[in-house]
Amino acid sequence: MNLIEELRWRGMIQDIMPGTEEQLLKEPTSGYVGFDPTADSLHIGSLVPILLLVHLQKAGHTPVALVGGATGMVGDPSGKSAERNLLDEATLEKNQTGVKKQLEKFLDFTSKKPNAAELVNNYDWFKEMNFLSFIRDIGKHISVNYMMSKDSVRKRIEGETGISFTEFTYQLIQGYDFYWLYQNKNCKLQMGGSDQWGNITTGTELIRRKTSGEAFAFTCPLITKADGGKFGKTEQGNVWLDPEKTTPFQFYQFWLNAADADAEKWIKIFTFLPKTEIDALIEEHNQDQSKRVLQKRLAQELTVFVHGEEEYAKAIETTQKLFTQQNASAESLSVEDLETMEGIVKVDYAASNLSEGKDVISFLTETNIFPSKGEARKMIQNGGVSINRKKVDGVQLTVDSSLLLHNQYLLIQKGKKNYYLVKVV
RNA sequence: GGGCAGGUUCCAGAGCGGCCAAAUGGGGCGGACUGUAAAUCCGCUGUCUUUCGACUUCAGUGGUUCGAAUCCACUCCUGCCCA
Repeated sequence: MNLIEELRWRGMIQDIMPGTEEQLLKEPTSGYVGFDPTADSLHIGSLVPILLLVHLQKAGHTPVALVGGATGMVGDPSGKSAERNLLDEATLEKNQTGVKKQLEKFLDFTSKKPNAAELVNNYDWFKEMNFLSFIRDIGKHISVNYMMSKDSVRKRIEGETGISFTEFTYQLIQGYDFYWLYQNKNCKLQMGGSDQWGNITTGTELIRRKTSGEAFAFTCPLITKADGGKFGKTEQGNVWLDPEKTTPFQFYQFWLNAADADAEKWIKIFTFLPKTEIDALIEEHNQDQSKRVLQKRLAQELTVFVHGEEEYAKAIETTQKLFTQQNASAESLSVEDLETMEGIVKVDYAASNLSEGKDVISFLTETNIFPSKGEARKMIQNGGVSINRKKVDGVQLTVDSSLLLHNQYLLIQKGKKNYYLVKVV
């Protein structure tokens, strides 16, 4: 299978410009993907574009990762129903550094190979750009009619929020990126999520009109969930690649919880496992879906890819203790078990608070496990809180030192999957 | 600059002087069932309070009224049309 054939099989190609496959077969080609520095970490939504770059590099082409220092200042209207808030420069700078650091983990920037990955920041060529030269040299080549026909723009014009000139211009900025990379880095390919198609084609159009050159592009489908929910969100919010924001355990859990209907699609997209192996896994999975063969493998591959073997092992261990041996009493967990479990929220609580006993409600709010007493009360009444794996059956419960595990710990569960370890100090 | 329509709780969207912490739907959270799924069913979804209830909220500010999300004035913001 050539690169495009493989990506097609994996379900990673949504739109593709004619001639792209031929170009990639003809010669080693540079291709780029842009990343938005809207946060100081990438989240798993960015994983697919990252993987596209990795695939590209594996096939002998040169991946270029672009951090959107300039575009981040403008705001992409694609997929947004409302105008964005602009980030200030300090935040942007911090975000760029964070994003850059993460990309370096996944792509090979250092090797002496001719196709070592490259990292660029479009702020570098935009900071010198002045408004007049931009509208003369770039704006002149693209008609407003063309820009308005883009889906992302049209929706906003037809919608009820409107669009600012700033966001309207976004596609030109991104288009110029492609043009600049084409001219300066001989970059002939752009990839991205399918929501980027409009912006990408503005780029190829600009290249064509300004240089008569030919540039190529393809996009990957946006990842969806079978239940219609937003991909990459959990109760805790976004699933980030930064272990400080989303612990490896939570990261592992996210993939493990993939629905059956999604697992088959996702394992093709998110792992590098060869077709034969994936086919075998799917077959095994279908024999007994409750074993979740696909989910486990998916979670394993990704946790190792993003966080490494060691963190994966820890995530598995915590999973075992928290879920597999769910019936084991909390008392059977050793101090070490409790202390080393990754991914559960740890809270310190002053021993003096418990000396006289404490009603559960106050206890749960004082430890910040619940933001308000009302919420804590409702959750208990719904049977959603456990202490040391025993369901709290009423709000009248008093928490005192007799409940402590190893004289020091309390294991609190909020719902089924949210664990807190309260350490009394 | 002129005219019109709007700004309601996470979102959409009702309410148009007291019965409004505000319908309904979505989302979110929890429970039952299960495979730490899906589907389904049930509960919760402003803060405080065991209950009664109290308090803060319907763009902002001021006013009318015993009483305002609802009426009036001004301000800000958005969309549409005209210039």
